[in-house]
Amino acid sequence: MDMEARGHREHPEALRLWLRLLTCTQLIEKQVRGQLREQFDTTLPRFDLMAQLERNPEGLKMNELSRRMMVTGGNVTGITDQLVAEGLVERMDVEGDRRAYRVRLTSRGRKTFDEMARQHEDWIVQAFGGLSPRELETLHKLLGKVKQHQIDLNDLNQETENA
Amino acid sequence: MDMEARGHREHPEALRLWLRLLTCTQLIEKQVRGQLREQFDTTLPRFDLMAQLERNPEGLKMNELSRRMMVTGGNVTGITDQLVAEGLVERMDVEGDRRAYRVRLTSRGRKTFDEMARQHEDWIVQAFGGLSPRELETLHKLLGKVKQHQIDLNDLNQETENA
DNA sequence: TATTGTTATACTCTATAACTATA
DNA sequence: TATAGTTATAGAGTATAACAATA
Repeated sequence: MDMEARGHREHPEALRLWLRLLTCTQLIEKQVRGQLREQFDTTLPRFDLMAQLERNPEGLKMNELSRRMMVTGGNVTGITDQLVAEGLVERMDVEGDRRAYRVRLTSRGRKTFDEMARQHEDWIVQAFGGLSPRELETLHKLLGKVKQHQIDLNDLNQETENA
Repeated sequence: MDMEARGHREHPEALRLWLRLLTCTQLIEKQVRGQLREQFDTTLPRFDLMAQLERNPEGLKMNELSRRMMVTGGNVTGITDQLVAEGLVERMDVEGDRRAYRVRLTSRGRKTFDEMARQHEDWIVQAFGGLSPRELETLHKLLGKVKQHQIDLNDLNQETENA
């Protein structure tokens, strides 16, 4: 249960933080994956894809999904194929570009997702039940800084690569 | 890059926090995995296993590794086999129990791990470079609460299962 | 030529369950 | 019977690269 027994040395604070971040995420993620599987016979990437579409009712192109889900294109094709086969999403033509699709939820997909999202929210609220609203807000803010810094680093690296 | 476009509804704070936590972890983890692969031709679970052993020079039994790494036993066997084949760890007999081993780093393994750990620490320090020492500490504390709450929930569930 | 999306492939990681050997 | 560890298997998840169609 304790994978924080890893780091040491000169900047132990950052390492300790990283290992704890990893542990927290893994604990919650493992629980969510299990529940999604048990209760809805689905997976986190599939739930993730549907969640992206739920926020974009007009649909998203494959490459937009790929970027938002942070996985490569081939995987999005695979997940989309599964969801299409189950009638939860559909591929719509994009007028003006016959290479591309817009993927969007079917009405059945929307209904199914709503049920899952309601449960999912309960699990998450419970997972963070140990924090006060104030602590929750602080955590969110600090992680926002981490995220932005990470994005900045990525941008820097890409500039270096393209130079 | 933005998978936070998922949650909504009644307790959006917890959901937003969860999605941000997931994003941060994935961004950093992806970077660490890539670097481990590029620079040391190894993987995160292998690094993890070696890190556990580095903290326990006298070695750990397979089931102890399994628990600490939060994966099932079969996987530990597989990863250990790889590391043994490369001469980085070794299986030592446990006196008094012929079923069990203690796995520990070889001296070559220790040397290899030290190099990796030094680099790894640099990556992590850089990843959290956007935070002040104070913010780092706050984040660590709050995540500690999340972790403990998660462990408490797990314990509760296990009691229920065994009842 | 570049872009959109698909296909094919391979590899890592994981869990489950059946198994062997020892306690 | 219970425990330590292994083996076998299956599936999720991912990246890479070659490819077809269109821009």
